[in-house]
Amino acid sequence: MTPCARCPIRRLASFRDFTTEELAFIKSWKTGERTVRAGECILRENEPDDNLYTILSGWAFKFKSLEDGRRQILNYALVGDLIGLQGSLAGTTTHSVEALTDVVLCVLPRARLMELFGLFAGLSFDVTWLAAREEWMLGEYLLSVGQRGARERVAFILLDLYGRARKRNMLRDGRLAFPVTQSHLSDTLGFSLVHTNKTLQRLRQSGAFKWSDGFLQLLDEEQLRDVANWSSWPSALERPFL
Amino acid sequence: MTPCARCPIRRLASFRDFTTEELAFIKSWKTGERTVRAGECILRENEPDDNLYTILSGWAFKFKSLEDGRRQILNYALVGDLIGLQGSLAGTTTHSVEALTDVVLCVLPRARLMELFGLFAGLSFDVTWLAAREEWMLGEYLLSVGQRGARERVAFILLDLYGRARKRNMLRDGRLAFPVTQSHLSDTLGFSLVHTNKTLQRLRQSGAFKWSDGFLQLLDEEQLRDVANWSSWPSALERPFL
DNA sequence: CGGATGTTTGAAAATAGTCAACCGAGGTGG
DNA sequence: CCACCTCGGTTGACTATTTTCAAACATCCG
Repeated sequence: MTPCARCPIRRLASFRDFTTEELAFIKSWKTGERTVRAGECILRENEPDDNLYTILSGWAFKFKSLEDGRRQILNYALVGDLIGLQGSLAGTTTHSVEALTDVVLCVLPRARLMELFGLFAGLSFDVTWLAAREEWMLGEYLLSVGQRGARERVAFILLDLYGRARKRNMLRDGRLAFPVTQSHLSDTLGFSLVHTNKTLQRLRQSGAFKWSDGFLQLLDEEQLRDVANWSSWPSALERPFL
Repeated sequence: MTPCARCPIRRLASFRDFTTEELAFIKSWKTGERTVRAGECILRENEPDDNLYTILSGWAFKFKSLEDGRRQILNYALVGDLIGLQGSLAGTTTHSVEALTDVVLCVLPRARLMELFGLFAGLSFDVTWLAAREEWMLGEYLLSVGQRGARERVAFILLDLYGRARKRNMLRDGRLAFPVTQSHLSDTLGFSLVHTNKTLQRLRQSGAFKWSDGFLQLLDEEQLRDVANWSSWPSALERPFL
């Protein structure tokens, strides 16, 4: 188990570090690590869970389902993202989370969340910040799905995921190990699989990106931003995590 | 100006009340009230604002725009809902908010938000709760826009707004004064105005609801829930507000 | 009596979904 | 070793949904 003092997330430039006291609290809060295999659920909608999780490594995605099997992917979660806050507050889990690759999670029992609020104003603020950020991202996705056309949406999601991965140092020579399938993309964008595929093909031919063998590389982000009508996330200096 | 001690929101059964100390803080926090005319903006995307607002009366809606004018309504805000938290945390406003009717707002300068986090763990928790609830609602909307068909979406939005209004005691004989236009609905659901209208017509003929002269009445919520594939919000006992 | 809004409708055009098939890369078991 | 799966990706033809365009209509208001 990774000791908090040497938590890999703390080393990433885009994440804010803890004070000594905060680090001590987090350290005492963490009860262990949990590993989830690719394809398994980390959290299931409507099933209570007593923990919060921070992703230490791997990819996951949050989604909601309709009874008949249709599902909407709400967002993807990468290293440093917090999972399960929703459930800790709403009392019940409002969406599922599935591992896209093998995932290692830092386990934080939610019972002590209230304690954190009593002791550390800064960290409490961070938790709220994370919730607000999630809301923000959902808003961007909703804007996409509600208003953008097919090419725009596809360009948007590629830019988003690629950009977030870059902030986490996940690129090697501009190439990103990309575990997302076209089926995932279609459930994210609200398109059928076939239509997603055809849109990807046409966009690919413009030379804006390469995607094969599970690796994604954006070759012309400028062009993609034009297509998407989207100007990337503001390069928010440092973000918190737990 | 309404004194906090007699704040109308506190009298609504579905809102949790303050402790004496909390009330005193909120009272000292509130610097006044702001009235916004129907059709005016309360907050504008990317324009900073130094306040948080709680809606004391009226309807508003949050939305994001694309450069070419398309807009996506993210959610509606009613009495007791908090506006501007996003901006207070993200540093910049990530969406606009427009008044749908004349709106009266309770003004809370965001400069003191950090102070609240230091002094009142309970209220800080509430703020986070509100952010998480907003995230939750956005998730439900995203599921709708991404996966539900036209009839389903329309049924969903009617149920949602009607249900939220009921919790706030806004119904008279089952009738709700409904300031939303079909144009708003279409920007919420991601449909063109024409298509929204036609879908409404067909749904109306099933006798599930009446909507005319700015009043909405749901006659068969059971049927609408069936159509929407949606089972309403869990009747969460008491929710916080600021 | 105009304007300005908001709603309603029909018809044509564009977009997206469904069905059906095929390809290629792993993996597994006989 | 190869037959046979499964999974993810790809494609064409056809169908359905949704948008766009255009025109009315009704109400409110100055």
